[in-house]
Amino acid sequence: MWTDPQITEMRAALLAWYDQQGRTLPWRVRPEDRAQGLSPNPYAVWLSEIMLQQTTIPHGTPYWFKFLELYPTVQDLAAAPLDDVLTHWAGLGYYARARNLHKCAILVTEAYGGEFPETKSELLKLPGVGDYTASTIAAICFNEPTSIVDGNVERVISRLHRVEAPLPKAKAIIRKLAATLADPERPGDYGQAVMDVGATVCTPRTPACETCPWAHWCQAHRVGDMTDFPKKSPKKERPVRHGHAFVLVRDGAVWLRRRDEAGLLGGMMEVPTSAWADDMPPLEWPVSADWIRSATDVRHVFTHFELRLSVHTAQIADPLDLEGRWVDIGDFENEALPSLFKKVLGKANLPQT
DNA sequence: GATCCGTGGTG
DNA sequence: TCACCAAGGAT
Repeated sequence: MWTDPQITEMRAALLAWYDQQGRTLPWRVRPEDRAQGLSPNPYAVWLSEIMLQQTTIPHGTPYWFKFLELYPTVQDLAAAPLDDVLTHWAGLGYYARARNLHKCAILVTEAYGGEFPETKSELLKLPGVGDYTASTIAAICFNEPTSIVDGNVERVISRLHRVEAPLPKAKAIIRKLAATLADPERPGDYGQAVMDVGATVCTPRTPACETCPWAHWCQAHRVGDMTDFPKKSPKKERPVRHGHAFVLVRDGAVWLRRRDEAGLLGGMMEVPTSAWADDMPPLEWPVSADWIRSATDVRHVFTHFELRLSVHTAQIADPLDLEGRWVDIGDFENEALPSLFKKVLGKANLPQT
């Protein structure tokens, strides 16, 4: 553990590095602007933090711009139909985030007078806001002296101290170590600085220790085994499930239906499929028609299993007595359609439009 | 604490 | 190709 003078020195080194980087992210207020009294818009920061949960910045950023344009204020987001929110979220994954986002916007609008709460403990009460997000909003927007710990910080701290315990068990230890270092004077800048170090210097595969403001204090750097940290518990293997997808085409439109609110891809639209099973389910047509199987299957990797779907297409002439609705081919961007089903439609034998 | 929950980029 | 990874949260 460090002495107080050492901690002071480490904070200064990190913040000097951060101020010099001037890394600009669209939702961020630069240190010099913050010093002028500018503070970030909590709605915009909250939106970015929810979108960036388990999501890369390049992937999430376009969605952030789109949402701010469609919904400039939390009241606008609250007033939108959930289906619209899900539609614009399509492709980002982890769709419970979108449902909680909408629920949270309504709560902030109706119970908090349209203003986000200003403390971590109050922020934690919002749906979809956990320890990381609450800490980050409180620190960045309201200067609450709280410690921010995300995956980047875990990597930096575990290397700094050569934490032997594997994740996720080591989380408690890492939190404690991180909290010791966190700067109560500039909690927002400090937190973003550690995350930036993790994202751009202390990277998982090839850390650039030459440019690291903490290399002088880093135990893993001294030993030279940086990439052995953080240690991780062995992960379970991902099972493979199988199924059949049925693309029904009629008059330039495709049959889609809505998934159940709970569980996987909850509340999103889908192409009808058979059940997904460990063994290939029997092929049972939803309607009698001339079905054509596409040459290649769809392979889609979820967090905890892999899915392989055969794709079958049929053209029909008569309306159907099934639950769902027809959606024009080429109009899929206007649907809450997860990437999995966009892949399915991409492999189906659709008529040219 | 363990499990569930997406997707796309990368080495 | 494939395993790994990404500004986590809810149950």
